[in-house]
Amino acid sequence: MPIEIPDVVIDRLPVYARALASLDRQGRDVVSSQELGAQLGVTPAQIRKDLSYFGRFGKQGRGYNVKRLLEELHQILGLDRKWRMVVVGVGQLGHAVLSYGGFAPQGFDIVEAFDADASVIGKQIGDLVVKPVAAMREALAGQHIDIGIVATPAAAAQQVIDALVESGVRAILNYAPIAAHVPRHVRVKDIDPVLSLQSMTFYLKSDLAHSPPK
Amino acid sequence: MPIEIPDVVIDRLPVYARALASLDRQGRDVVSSQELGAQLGVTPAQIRKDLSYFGRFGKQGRGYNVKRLLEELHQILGLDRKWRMVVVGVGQLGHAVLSYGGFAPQGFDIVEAFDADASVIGKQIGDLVVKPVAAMREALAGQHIDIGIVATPAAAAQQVIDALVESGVRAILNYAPIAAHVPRHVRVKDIDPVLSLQSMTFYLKSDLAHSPPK
DNA sequence: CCTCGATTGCGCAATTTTTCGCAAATGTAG
DNA sequence: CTACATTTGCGAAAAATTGCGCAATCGAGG
Repeated sequence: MPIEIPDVVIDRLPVYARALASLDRQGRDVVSSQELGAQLGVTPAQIRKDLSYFGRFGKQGRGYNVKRLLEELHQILGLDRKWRMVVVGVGQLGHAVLSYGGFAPQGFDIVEAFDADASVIGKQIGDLVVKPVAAMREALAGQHIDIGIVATPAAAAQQVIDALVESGVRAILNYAPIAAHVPRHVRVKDIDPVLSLQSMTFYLKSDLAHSPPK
Repeated sequence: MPIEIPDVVIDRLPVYARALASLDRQGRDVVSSQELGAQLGVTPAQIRKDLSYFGRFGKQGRGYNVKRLLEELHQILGLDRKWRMVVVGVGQLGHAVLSYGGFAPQGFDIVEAFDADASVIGKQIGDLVVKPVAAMREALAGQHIDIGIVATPAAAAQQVIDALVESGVRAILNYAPIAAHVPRHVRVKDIDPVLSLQSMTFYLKSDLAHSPPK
């Protein structure tokens, strides 16, 4: 009965939400799928179809009320509450993740940090103290953690992911360059700039060099 | 005549290449689409179909020669040569990008870094000195840059991207939370952990809390 | 109250992507 | 040399996703 909503649709909703938030800050009250689409580089039809999975939010002849739609999307995506995350791996990358200011304002709170290396264990970063990854199970036993961020070397990543899953984490943001194995009830999103670069080079390579933009 | 190759296929090739590189390091000589698929979580049929866009690399009854296929993929993707990149924006994030050790070994060299902030201009990072973004056009005028990495605040990003494009860059790795506007001959890949998190929460939200893994 | 330009929601068609199924080929073992 | 267990490559079917077309609706302006 509750028709299946495609993953691709879910992936686009946060993009819409971000654009709407920006419009809202600019004081815009309404926006059409046409205009939103032009701004985001997607077709108006796609936006309307995507939204139609969840309800009827627009008004014919007018478009969408920015505040209203933004709120709906937040609710749909579960962005109307806080999410608790832990970071595993506090090297260069993990450090950057921990100091990144973009998570907290969106309701994503990092509440623990773990590492295997004695030289960073005990170190204070922001208001967290890095704990030994060996003691992760115990440290997480009492609390509810929604999301695990994996920023370890590739060799350690699968092991860490297994431990996170056993600790009840149901979503993983994986910065390690591996294809993670997880049970079906766990979501994984990979962040891998190298893969992104490596697919773009395919197109660069085949472009005839230096052709001036038309 | 040269049938169009879907973007999704190109996006998967680097994943295959990485898995093959790993198998090669482990000393494996051949691998079947079955095994490779199991390792990566994709169907064997998909791997075979993807590869079939580019040629016939396997042997019936045996599978694929690991070294051979890896080399072919490198050639297809243009990974058999160096790519020159610049970083714009040397804040927390840009700094992490500059110090990240994962680009160079794959042939992605960062050859310039720019920022708008006087407090970082002139600073030395690795063997680069941060130059003023205002002088980017001149600095890039002589050289050929393949890829621009944008790690500026959102407000500056589009402007920076325009400048990169005018300087001849044909691919952009965009860390800024905006939907970039570029001419059709320019490729963009976005890296945005917040969007990834925001789509995962949709599934977390609707999961009934604490259901034990089956 | 009527007309008009704009815009949604949605059924349906078109397109894209994935999966299936199997003939042909390969290597091994007897 | 034959039988057999594998596994590829690829055409064709199936599934997923996107885009089209248009009736219904809305608000503005007479």
